[in-house]
Amino acid sequence: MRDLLRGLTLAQREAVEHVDGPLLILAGPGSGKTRVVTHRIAHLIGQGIPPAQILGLTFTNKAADEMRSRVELLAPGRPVRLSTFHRFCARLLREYAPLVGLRENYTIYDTSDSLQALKRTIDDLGVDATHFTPGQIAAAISTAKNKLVTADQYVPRAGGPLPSIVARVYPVYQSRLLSASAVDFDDLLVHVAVLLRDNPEVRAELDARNRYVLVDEYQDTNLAQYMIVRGLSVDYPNLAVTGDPDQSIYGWRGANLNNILDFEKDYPGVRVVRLEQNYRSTKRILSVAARLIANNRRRKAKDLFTDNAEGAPVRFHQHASEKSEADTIVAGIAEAIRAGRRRPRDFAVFYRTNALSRALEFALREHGLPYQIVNGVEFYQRKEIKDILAYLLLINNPRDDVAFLRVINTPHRGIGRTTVQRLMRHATQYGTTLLEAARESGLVEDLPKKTAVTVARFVAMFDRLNAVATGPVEEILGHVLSETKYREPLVQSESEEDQERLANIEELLTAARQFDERHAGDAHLAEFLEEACLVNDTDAWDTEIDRVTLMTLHASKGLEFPVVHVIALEEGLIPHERSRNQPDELEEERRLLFVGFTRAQEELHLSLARYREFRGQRKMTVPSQFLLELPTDELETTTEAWVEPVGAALAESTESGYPSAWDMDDSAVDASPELDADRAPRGRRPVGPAWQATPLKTAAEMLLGPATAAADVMAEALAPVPEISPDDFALGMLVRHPEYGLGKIMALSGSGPRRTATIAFAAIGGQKKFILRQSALRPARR
DNA sequence: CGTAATGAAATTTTT
DNA sequence: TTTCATTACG
Repeated sequence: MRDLLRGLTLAQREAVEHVDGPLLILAGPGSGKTRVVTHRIAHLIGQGIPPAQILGLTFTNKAADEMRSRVELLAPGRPVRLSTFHRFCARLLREYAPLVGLRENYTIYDTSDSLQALKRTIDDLGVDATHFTPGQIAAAISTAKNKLVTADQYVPRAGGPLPSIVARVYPVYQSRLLSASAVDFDDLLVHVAVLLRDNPEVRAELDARNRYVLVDEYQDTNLAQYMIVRGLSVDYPNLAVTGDPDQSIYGWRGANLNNILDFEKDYPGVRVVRLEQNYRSTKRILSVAARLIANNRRRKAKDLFTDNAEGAPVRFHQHASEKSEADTIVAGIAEAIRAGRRRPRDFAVFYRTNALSRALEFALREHGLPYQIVNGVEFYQRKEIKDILAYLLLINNPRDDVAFLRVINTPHRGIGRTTVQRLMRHATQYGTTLLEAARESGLVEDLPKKTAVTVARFVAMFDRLNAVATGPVEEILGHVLSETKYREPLVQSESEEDQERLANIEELLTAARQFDERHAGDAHLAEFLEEACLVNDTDAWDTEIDRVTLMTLHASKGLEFPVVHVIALEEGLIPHERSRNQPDELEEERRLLFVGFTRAQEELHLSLARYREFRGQRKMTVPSQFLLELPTDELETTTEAWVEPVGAALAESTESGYPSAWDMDDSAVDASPELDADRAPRGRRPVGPAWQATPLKTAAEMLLGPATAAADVMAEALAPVPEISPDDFALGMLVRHPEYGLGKIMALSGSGPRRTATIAFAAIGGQKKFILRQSALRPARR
């Protein structure tokens, strides 16, 4: 007990010792929030509260797992329930499925599954959706669900044709989900919120069962989550939420900042604890971050402070191009590592959109630095995994039409589009599921005998699977693989991609085995599937790996790094052009940057490029308006000599319409200088007098500014370091890898960006596969 | 029925 | 530039 409080500040202690009644912990970045929450749980247990009455809700599995293990250290052997909102709801729904019109073996559709289902509804309804993508309609439905607007309540407000389309599609989509006994991610929350709202006795029971509820990242809750939490805290309002309005960056996913801003109104008598001391960053980093966020209106003002060192100044670099931006950053990283000051894992580079990682990847590879990008293709999203899981899903829930459609012709068994369409028509006509329709293939209209037999054969195969679908999940998976012969074409194939697939399937089998071991004896297929659907790959992101980390600003939340680079601080990127109009969205962009800044422990570097290649087009950029909000006297600015615009302004290039902060330093905005004389006058750019007035003789003539720096820029432009292309590799070639050393190419497959190689390495005495474009492999020169 | 070719669109994405 | 989805062919 005494131990629990040791080393805590007064504020932290106040939060930890709070037992009954509502509690709001406003936790600034790096304020030891997780520590406080876990200590508080341990304290509650210490006060004699049964762990079973304590429920902790997070947004990510990672956060839940981390808390779980930390609570385990503080209160060994007293497990409390810590899970994500979605998983908690999934469990609850299993228990109360009939109350919301589901079966207990219901299926959870992931985003792509629900999009499939939505597309089918759109097709079936014959809605003219030429002006909207299914994705847009899906987003609109999702938004409605996040606001707890159910299908029957949805009324198209004035405001364009999209709402009226949604009004037609949403109810049908929803009833389709229901008849397939399926839910999408949003439904998990909506169903539970509705369940609590419409069933007072159930609500009361759950309220009593979950007497102490803790919610992490409360600023990111949407209305559905808010209602769930509310429903669980009526009779026992021992609700503790932690959050930081300044770190709310998921408004676009329905998060409602008012949930935290109005918490004190919602729960009278709340105790508010502010954790404002930061243990993560230097004074300078914190002060820059604080200055930035002070520009937001919708927030709870707070005073961030730290006892940490003053630290190095925050640096701001202006680069000529995205390439030199990347090169400079990577060179700096490489140098610090070479000098032994840092390790690769000390560095992180954040950007607004994924596309911005490209130049960095190139530079990192050029320098031979190991890196990892957070956000690869998620394991459970891979085709082969989804294919095989679909069999399990269909076994678990035979009404799952999405699973059926995935499975019916995978692997190819000659059941094509038209056949499937006929089955669908039949199913709609007779109000049955697709599997039932397939079962009656002989009766399906227009279905040739031969095809009907093929379909019947599929159903027979499925029934055989179904019959043996008891026992360990790994075993079931084994049956699926042998019955479907899924692996056969892959084994035959030489392609590296297919080999990769085989490896992934093995991984799935391993995951199944581990699941079986964890649930010795009572392993349930449904639970395995739930886990598979609600798991995300970023959960597996490993901080221990010694690599430079690249990720979006969003992905950086909750993490910290000694050295942080935030790149591309340009108008249109951050703030993103899509959020330019709404003031609320602008504030969210500012928060996003704030989150990025406050990840840094020792060094923070900001940068932009004056010219950036965007979707194949070279464009002049405008510095982010957020830069103007930073304390210039605290920043250390370096400006790379850039290529000064040639000739007079060409109106077209100012089309971006952004207020140009460059204008403040006199230079006229101009067309991007093309260093390749051949290319310059082409494209959509009008060949105006400016171009004729300055004939493009040599690149040197286009360069102004300090001679030496200009020369560098020129050198860069004229003699780009030769890239290693995937096509530079040949069979039998000797190559070098920074980690594995010298190796020989044993096999090659694929082409272009997908070209992969199998390399035998002498040093490790084994073979490894690489996607060449992403690998650090280089031809070894003797 | 399956594949290759063309064309439009392209934030962020805890589950 | 890249990625997808739809369409046109074999």
